[in-house]
Amino acid sequence: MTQTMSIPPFKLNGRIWLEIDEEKVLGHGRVELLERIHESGSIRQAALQMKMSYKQAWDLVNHINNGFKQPLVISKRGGKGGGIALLTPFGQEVIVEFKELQQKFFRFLDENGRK
Amino acid sequence: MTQTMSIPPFKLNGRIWLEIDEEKVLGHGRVELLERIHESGSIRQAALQMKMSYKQAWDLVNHINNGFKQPLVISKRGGKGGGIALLTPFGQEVIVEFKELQQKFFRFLDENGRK
DNA sequence: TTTCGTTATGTTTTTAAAAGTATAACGCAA
DNA sequence: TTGCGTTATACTTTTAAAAACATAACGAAA
Repeated sequence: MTQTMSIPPFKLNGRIWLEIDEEKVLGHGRVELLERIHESGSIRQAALQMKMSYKQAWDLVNHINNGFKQPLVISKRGGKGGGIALLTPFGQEVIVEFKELQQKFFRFLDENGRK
Repeated sequence: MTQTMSIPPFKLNGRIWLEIDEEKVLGHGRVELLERIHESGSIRQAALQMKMSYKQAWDLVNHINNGFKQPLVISKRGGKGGGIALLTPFGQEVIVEFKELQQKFFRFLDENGRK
């Protein structure tokens, strides 16, 4: 595809997200958090990996779960390892589909943008 | 196009913008500001229409002009009406092309999102 | 029945962004 | 040559977001 925008080294960039009731419930950062929770089985580990506080991560998870009214993450405290967190099947489904959308979006950016 | 994302009334939304040196220089809000400046010939009027302070509008214009290193807006003070602001041909070209991108992007959202 | 690492929350502090205030400079027109 | 409405810019205040801090609850395992 040819680039018409004339002068300097522009780069097209952007973001997409899902809304429920006009409110953002899932975007690129939150999906990454969910993925890391899925992989590590731990909110704390996911938070550390993303260099955010546990509190912030927990707040996000909480917000996501509330937003969807059906939880994407289930967590328990106590026991072996201190506690655990994991994605529900619904949660897994949602992130897969969101990432597909994201792939399409990246393709869109590549086709229309310029480095 | 069929919607696969299963459960609730999701809505896909997003934003695109232009970057120069990894920095956002033009997005949806700024383009609207430029359009209103173009129509009214006045930064102040454009700011009022968009319910922002003159200062904020001026700062944005300033930032845009600096980002592109070639001005999109030229302004003068004093004289009839107190002063004036207008888009350069380059500025006009840029907003036209950005709005074309935006149209494509809206089409993308419509094709992939769900109300 | 104590230790441990995590989940779960509330509270406070810090930081950054936005909004507001103030004022100078300008040049046409009366 | 004064008044007017706007551009231009600095400075202060307010607001909102993020970070930091503190602490309780939990349950497996030792």
